[in-house]
Amino acid sequence: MTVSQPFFDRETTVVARDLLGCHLVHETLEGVLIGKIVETEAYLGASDAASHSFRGITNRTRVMVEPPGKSYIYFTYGMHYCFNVTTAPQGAGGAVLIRAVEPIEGVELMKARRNILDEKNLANGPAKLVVAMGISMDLYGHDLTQKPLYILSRDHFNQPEFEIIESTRVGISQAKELLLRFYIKGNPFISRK
DNA sequence: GACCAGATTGTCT
DNA sequence: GACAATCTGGTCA
Repeated sequence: MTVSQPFFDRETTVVARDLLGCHLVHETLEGVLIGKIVETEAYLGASDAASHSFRGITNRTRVMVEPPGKSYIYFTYGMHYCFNVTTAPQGAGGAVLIRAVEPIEGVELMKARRNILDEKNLANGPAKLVVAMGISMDLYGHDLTQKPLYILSRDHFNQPEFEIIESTRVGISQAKELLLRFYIKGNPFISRK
């Protein structure tokens, strides 16, 4: 079943943890793409120097102060897009960066989009997952409880129990000591150990 | 495996 | 005008 709005209307770190094991679904014209979320990072907002909303809301970050559960997509390093889910409390500027997914359905389509064959390398990084899942800027601000891009709750598929590892975030220069990165222990599809 | 440089452009100062 | 929540492909081991 799809995740509903109250799921996102909680503290950012809680949402980041609970997203692990959930399934990201994108219904495209070419077919349905599903990836299991195996790695996330929490960006807290005004209290977190590494968050894009730390220095106030701009045209780029405006979706972060709308009601939670929207997609926040940004462009970086001149060539990469990253995909986030906004969280509560509303107005705080919190978001969860989806760092890696495990390809579940539409794997052949993902291989074609990424132009590689190695499944473990299809979506094990924020910019890779955006390409593999066919996400683009037209989905900026999209409500993630609605088609064509939405999230299925953890118990939608039968899956084994897993342990959550906390770690430091990747690729940032501010507040880098905080343990706000979460991933599924032992999963081969995370971006790095 | 680890480490490093280059790509390339939107966004903010 | 500086920098960035990254990836890829190179080198060296």
